[in-house]
Amino acid sequence: MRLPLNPGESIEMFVRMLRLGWEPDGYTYPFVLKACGEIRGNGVVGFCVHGVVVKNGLGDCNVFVCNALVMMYFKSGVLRDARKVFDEMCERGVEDVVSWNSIVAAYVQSGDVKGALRLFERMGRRGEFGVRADAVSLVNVLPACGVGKAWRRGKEVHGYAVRSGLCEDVFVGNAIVDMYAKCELMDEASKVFERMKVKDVVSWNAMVTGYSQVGRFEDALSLFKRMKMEKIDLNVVTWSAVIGAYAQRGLGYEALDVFRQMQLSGSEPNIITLLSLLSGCASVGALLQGKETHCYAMKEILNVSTNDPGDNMMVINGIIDMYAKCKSANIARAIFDSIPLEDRNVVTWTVMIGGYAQHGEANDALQLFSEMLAQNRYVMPNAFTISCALMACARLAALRFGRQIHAYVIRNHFESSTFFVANCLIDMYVKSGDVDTARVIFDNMDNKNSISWTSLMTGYGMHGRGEEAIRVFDGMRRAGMPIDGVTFVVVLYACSHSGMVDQGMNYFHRMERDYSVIPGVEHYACMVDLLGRAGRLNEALNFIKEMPMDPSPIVWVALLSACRLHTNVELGEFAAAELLKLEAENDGSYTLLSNIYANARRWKDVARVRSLMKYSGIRKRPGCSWVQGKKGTATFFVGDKTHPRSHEIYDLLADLIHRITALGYVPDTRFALHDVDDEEKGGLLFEHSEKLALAFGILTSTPGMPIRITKNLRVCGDCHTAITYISKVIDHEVIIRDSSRFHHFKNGSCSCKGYW
DNA sequence: ATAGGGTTAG
Repeated sequence: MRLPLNPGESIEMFVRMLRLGWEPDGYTYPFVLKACGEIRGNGVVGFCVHGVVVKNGLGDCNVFVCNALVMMYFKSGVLRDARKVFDEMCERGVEDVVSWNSIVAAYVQSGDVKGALRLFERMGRRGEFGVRADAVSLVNVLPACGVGKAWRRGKEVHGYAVRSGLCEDVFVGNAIVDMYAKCELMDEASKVFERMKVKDVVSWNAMVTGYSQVGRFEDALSLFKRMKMEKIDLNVVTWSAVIGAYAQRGLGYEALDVFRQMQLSGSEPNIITLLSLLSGCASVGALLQGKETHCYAMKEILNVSTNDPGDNMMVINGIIDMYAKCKSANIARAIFDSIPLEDRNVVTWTVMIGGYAQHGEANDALQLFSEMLAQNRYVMPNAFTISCALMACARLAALRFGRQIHAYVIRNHFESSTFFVANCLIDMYVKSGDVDTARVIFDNMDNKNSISWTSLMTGYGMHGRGEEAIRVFDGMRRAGMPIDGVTFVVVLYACSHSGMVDQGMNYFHRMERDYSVIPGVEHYACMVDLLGRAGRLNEALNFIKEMPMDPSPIVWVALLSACRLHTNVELGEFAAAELLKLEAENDGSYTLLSNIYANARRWKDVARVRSLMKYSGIRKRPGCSWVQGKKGTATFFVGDKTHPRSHEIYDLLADLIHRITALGYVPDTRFALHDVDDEEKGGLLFEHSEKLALAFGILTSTPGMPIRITKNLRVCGDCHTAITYISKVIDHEVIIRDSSRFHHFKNGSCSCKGYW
């Protein structure tokens, strides 16, 4: 009799057999149990068959039947019952290598790596009873060593494979290579790989992906080249891995080029290829190629109805992420909105929130995050989501919201899950003007990485607490943290904003000598800024002349703003001209130049810059300041009268100006003319956005509490003077974050001490 | 029986 292939029919026939009174034997049961395992999740039928087996007394003596039972329970996801049957066999000492392999595979696949390894060890001790691991055992257990990074056990298995000669088997060899690769022991993996007499495409792929995952991209790519030279049949895994390697390095165009080669070779891309490709496009902002991939993906998704819905969602998430990273948040949002609420998973929400947070739509990010919390039926935020939301808070200096998220983090025990959340919290508190709380979080972290240290150091730098920044740097070195180019940007920035010129110079000279970090253009820009802020403009210029590379726009901007601070018209004109040559001028550099002229009272030149801007179609970004109130954020532009409490605000401001004038404040009219596109409004000094925000802050906050204001541009010079005076007559510390740094105004002085 | 994938920080 030939059994039907369809598992359903198989079971049906078995039932008919029982009804007709036939007694199944030791050959029948394995067939029907296999069928039960194949019908996923149908443990019930399998359980009934188990009952029949027990009734007929076969469960005690027939190893084939028992093995089939173990397999059936394992495939039906009932690990506990599989283990029970297996243990009964062991007690009677009837189990064979297939029984062991089945139970180990069951543990590996259910994710219990440690349990699997324990079982495998016990299997080794059964050797004297004639149970010897075969190729299948090794291929079962090796991935468990890889996943659990249990490389000692992996080495033992490798040794056994060599002694038993099983390593000649290409499957075993591949599994060993992959085990070492997963344990990040690529040199071991390479040794095994090179010694393999028979290699297949899987062996090569395991090596390529291994190198790629430990960041050895050059090695991954040279293997890929060797594959092509040795005419190995590249499959979709190879191509996807190479595309992924390029994408991970941020080389999206190279990834796209490999994709083109793949298409020429006739290999059909699959879902993983698409995901790798999308992340490549996202990393370089290649919108056009991203759209192409989007079209291709839609075709795939529509054609293949058998796709796993989870896989499809991954592709859609990749597409949303790609659009968001290619600065097309609107398209991303349209796709996001088209996904039914119940289908969106946590990544769908996170890529959209993160997309907004990274591209200047931080308000939308927080709005969406709130919506996500409000629908708590389908998904909850994870550490990724929280990090993205905190990034948005940091951009907006949204301290209130940030604190709420901090509370959420504590309630839901996110703080210990990864570095990311805690590091983002540090950054959020720093950028919202509360370094001291950032410090508390830092101190409470069980593990810190270099980003934790640099984030805190950036914080002290931004707040003009240079000495403390340097102490953090010293601590970072003592903790053995890697010191890289970014670390030094932060160190130099901190020196520059605290006027620590000599120390900054010293660090600059030591970075290559003592830390082998070669100064890049960004470090030269920091030095120009450091010297410039301190008024040593000629030294700054010499620094630029002696740079080993061409100065980039940031270098000239640093010089230009130093010229504004110290009113050096000639050098300022020079810097502006250099920016113009690089075609890197923007509204900021025009404003700086116009301010330089205004400082020197050269009004004609001010007018000239203004008409130049009009001519080239560059408009000054309107200055804008905001304060967080209990009822949300209040935003002010110059001369803004749209706020419902506008009258009170202007009255209070007039009163304050009156009072500080008595203390010696003289309005600095040079700044009145700076707002190039607000000339018709008269540019009345006391209508500047930061002053309006301050007045609103005073009106709405409890006496004694600090008032925190954020401005999109640099704070205006007259406002800086006025607020310094105002801090004498009010009962609040005033903390302003502008585009350059923090200013803490208290009792008639500002923490920036002129370095801004 | 072995290989590949999407979201986060300075």
